[in-house]
Amino acid sequence: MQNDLPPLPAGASARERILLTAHALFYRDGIRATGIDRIIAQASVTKVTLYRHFPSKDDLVLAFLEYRHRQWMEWFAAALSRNGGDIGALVPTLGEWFADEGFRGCAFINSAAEVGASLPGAAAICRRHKQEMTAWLATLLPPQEGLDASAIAQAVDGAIVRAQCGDPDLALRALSRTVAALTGGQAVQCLSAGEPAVHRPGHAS
Amino acid sequence: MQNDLPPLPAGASARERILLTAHALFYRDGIRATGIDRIIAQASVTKVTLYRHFPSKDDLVLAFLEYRHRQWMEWFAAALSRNGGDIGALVPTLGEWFADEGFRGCAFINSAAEVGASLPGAAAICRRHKQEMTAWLATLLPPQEGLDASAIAQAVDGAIVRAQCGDPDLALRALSRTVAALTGGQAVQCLSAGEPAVHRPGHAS
DNA sequence: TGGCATGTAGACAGAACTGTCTACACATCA
DNA sequence: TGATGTGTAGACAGTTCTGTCTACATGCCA
Repeated sequence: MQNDLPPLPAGASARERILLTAHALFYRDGIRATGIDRIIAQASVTKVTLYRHFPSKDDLVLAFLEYRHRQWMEWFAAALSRNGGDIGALVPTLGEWFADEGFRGCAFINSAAEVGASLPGAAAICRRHKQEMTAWLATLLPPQEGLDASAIAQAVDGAIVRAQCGDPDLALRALSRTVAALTGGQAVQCLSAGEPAVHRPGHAS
Repeated sequence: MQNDLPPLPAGASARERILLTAHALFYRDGIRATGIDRIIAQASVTKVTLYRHFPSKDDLVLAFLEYRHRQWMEWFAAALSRNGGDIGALVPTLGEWFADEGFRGCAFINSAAEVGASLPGAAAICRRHKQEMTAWLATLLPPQEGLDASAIAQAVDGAIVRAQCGDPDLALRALSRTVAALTGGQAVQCLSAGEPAVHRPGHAS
């Protein structure tokens, strides 16, 4: 397991340091693979402090998912807007994410797979995240044309898992064709995976 | 963690009992959440026997993934054929799977999320599985029409994760619309989630 | 001044984990 | 007859895990 993490912001409170560190490690290495001891060492905090803020590891996991949800949605909305603000922005936006060296797939899909059965709260947050992501995609579509945000959002999830365990470029191209077919438009031009990403969801901001 | 598993076939060798039990527990509860001790207890085998067949847990994990791949592909091919053998068979086939009470998503996506980073062999098997699944879907499409098996396969992955952490029926309906858009056909009729499944990928056999 | 929240340091309990060890039993096959 | 493969039983080592414990320090605010 590697150890180099992005530096914590100076002046952050103990609680913030814990949450940021948990986010980085849970997302990168997985929840069960990350022990409390590693979190407190990376966050420069003692065990008592951690357990005073988060009474159990499960509580910390749920706080991590809530934090990740807010942070990812903010990044997603900003990146879509930066890329044009319509449905054509979707593929370039995901291209930025997939090209990030810290990309490890969707934190919610991963968490649902890892602890969804034993931590029902995690599965609930995952569902809510997917609903809100779908709702946000719906705002990109021209109104009253009966276009299908659910189908597009589901195709996005497919692209995320294929980018995670297959080839990100192939995933983007397939997504582009699917979005075109669902919206009746042309296949969206694909940015290559080397595009600079101004703001990345893999890191705290 | 519940304990009731489908019974092991009478007369199975120790190796088969280990592999079948590991498959059931790894898929249901996750890889890291399943200890060797629980596997040997469920398989009615001693620890020495397990470690003689599989020198480490990682070896057992890879054997589980190989076994799962063969078993799932066999089930998938048979179910598609039983449902008509063309692209219209896709949604009813997945509907059978999603309706199975043991459905817990795609074992390969889940494993890639859980141990893909620390066990490169697992990520490789996951990639191969997705390639073979895509190739099989290609055989359902009429030849020389430029239809897009990759995009359909990716949409299937999206439907699997949405069925896992969302609503299986919504996932099937969205997939149906996506397949229709990609193939230029009508949206495929959805079977409800209560259809009897003759042969299920969640169980050995 | 006193109470409280927040922080530090580090030992400890108790469980679960992977993997190794000795010692023995039985069937098959050369 | 003897080697080999496959199985059993259960103790054990060594690590890692979550979570608790005592004892102390500091800053803020009433």
